[in-house]
Amino acid sequence: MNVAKKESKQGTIRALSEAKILEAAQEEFILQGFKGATVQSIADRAGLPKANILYYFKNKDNIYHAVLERTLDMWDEGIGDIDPQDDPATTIEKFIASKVRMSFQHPGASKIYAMEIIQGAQHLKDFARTYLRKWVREKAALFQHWIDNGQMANVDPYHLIFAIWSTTQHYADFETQILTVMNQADYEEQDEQQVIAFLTDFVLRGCGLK
Amino acid sequence: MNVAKKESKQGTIRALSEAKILEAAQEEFILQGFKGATVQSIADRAGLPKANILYYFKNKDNIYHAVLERTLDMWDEGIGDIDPQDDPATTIEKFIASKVRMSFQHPGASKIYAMEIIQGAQHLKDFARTYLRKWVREKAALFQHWIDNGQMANVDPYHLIFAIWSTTQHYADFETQILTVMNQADYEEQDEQQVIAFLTDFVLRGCGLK
DNA sequence: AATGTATTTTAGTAATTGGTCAAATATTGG
DNA sequence: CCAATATTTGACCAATTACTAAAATACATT
Repeated sequence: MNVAKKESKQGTIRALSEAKILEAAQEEFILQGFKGATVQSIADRAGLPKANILYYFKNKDNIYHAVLERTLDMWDEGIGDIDPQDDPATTIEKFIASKVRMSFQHPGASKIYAMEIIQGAQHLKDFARTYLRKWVREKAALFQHWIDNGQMANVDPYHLIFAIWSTTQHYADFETQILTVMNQADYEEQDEQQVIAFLTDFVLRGCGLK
Repeated sequence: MNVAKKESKQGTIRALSEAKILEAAQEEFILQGFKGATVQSIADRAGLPKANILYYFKNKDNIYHAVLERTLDMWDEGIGDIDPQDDPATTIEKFIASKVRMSFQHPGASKIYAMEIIQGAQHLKDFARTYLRKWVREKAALFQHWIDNGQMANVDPYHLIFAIWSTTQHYADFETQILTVMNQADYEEQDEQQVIAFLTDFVLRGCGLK
């Protein structure tokens, strides 16, 4: 009774409940969409009474915003910062590995993000207009520098970034389809490594780096 | 009064109304999700009274199924049949061009499809298990044949297909993000051609065909 | 024109659901 | 232990919404 729980300070119950709720909510939002996910269904999945959900998050909108925030945090972590010392090949390798890992470890975050964008980025307009646009511009400039330097093929940096994003995220977002087509129930340990190997190889060759 | 309308036979009004409804419904389903799209919102967008919508489609489920059906028809058309006479490069070129064209001409269909898959393919299970799986198996065998023949690099055919799907569909599904990042209001005529050029180049090189 | 069919439209109804309230119960700190 | 605070819970309500009923109107064919 004193071994299991660590931080017995204030806020532990809250933290645990909020985590359970957000996990359940994310799954419900993915499966049923924002409107389709009911507070009751989130409560059921979290194993808590409905009123309890509303106690921690004032309303459904707040739950969704919290889920989105988690998602953006992951996007941020998963992006893996670029080391200016690295050469093009190493940069791309790290970039792909980081993104693929994210897709396999946190497919839910990628799915929420994808749905948001498909539906018109209604809650991500700011994120895209500021953060994302800047990120891409910087990375594109880096690639362009390498191209001008003759260190890689003349590949449009913007479309290159889009290609890496789409191919890597695809394994999270289209998980269901991929598993069905490959006639598998779940991803295996080796799948993640195999995808990293394939994409790295494929993209590097596409950039004239192999 | 006799010039505008062509087929003045039975079913014209029905056909026109159904088309308007499906167009409106697709947009609403994309923007709001299945549960979030209300019959009223579909009616408003279609410019028809609500009860009229229910007159042509008995219920909301039927509307959605009809939208999905249209989507699968497009998937089918857009895939562009493969000519066994073609060599690997030509096959991939045609494949990419066909898919990109679809993404730019009918982004809505791609978005509906993507949302369905992300949400667990609840209405597309059969399509994926039968049609899609078979399609991929056949095409993968073809690529494998070329690989064994030394006509292209040893690239896993399944992942190659996934890569082509993801990169091409990305321009439809993530339209909003791409436009925001590129700081554009809409796709321009040239964008479609540029994407085809980029992806063809990129993928062919990735397959050791350039 | 007359008749049968297709379409339009208004006014409802039953079910679902987000959110509130206030009363129990548990937990914490002094 | 006690008081203050945090959490849990069931009952309830107002708003939304899918769907129906049925009457009015347009349309086509003879």
